[in-house]
Amino acid sequence: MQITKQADYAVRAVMYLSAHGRRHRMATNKIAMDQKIPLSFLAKIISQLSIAGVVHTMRGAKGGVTLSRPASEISLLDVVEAIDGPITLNECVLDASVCPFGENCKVHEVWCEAHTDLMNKLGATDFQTLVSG
Amino acid sequence: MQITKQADYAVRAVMYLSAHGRRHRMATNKIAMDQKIPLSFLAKIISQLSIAGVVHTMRGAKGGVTLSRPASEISLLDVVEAIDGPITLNECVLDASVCPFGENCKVHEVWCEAHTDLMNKLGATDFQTLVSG
DNA sequence: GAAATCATGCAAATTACGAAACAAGCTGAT
DNA sequence: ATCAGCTTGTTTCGTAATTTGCATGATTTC
Repeated sequence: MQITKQADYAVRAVMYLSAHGRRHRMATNKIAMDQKIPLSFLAKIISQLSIAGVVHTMRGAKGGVTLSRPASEISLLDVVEAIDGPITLNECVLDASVCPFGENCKVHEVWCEAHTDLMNKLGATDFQTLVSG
Repeated sequence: MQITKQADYAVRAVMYLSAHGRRHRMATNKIAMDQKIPLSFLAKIISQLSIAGVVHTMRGAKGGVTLSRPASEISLLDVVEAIDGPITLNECVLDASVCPFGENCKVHEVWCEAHTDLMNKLGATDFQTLVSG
């Protein structure tokens, strides 16, 4: 019942980018050094964030990573789900058919409610607020 | 970011016990059959619940499993934490020292808040309500 | 001692984590 | 243009931890 370290790293990387302004290109190894993230691991994470459309990467000399939209429009949920996939407290939240009891299950409701609360919380937290507030 | 299947099984097992009354001794294999849980896996889960003080087990013929207190005094949180250990959305929630940035981290606050919300939600849900409501 | 039942140790499968090697793309100097 | 050097993207691999499940052992009642 935890987010993975990858997701934690991703959050920190996006925080770092947010703190340095949207237009500023940052090299991955700089982020890695500053945030104490294994470089080769971060490369993979950045790549996933890029696929998810959270950051924009440019290869080559003078290349680097930038946010693909303003920090105020990127939520914690965006970043975590880009890396870990959909957040689900229990399997049945996303797909009730995996449970032999399906919807006829009182606990199912509780999981769904807690899930919604958590999504709302993370979805409401944007990186602009995180770095400035 | 999910509870384990063990925890899910544990919840279902406690639900079953709650539905059948506190004094009624149930054999593990009956629970396993009814709730579609691998028998030998359930045995280990029951054992952990016993150590955590949620259920009381008795060996031997005519042995079985009973709730160790009324269903109304057992929360979802009790059962999940008995199996999966403390719920933590991120490592730093329980131990800020694992993070090189410690408390000076805006995200830390968010994790802690979300964590508290989740704990409250699960802690407020008791099994009496689950089986009767 | 036999049957029923929980307890515990062992093995397979999955996932997380990190490292390394290689490929590809951009820039700027020559 | 071409080449050299910098930077990300992709793939592969190995290790370690966790999860899941099974088989066997230990304990109690009759």
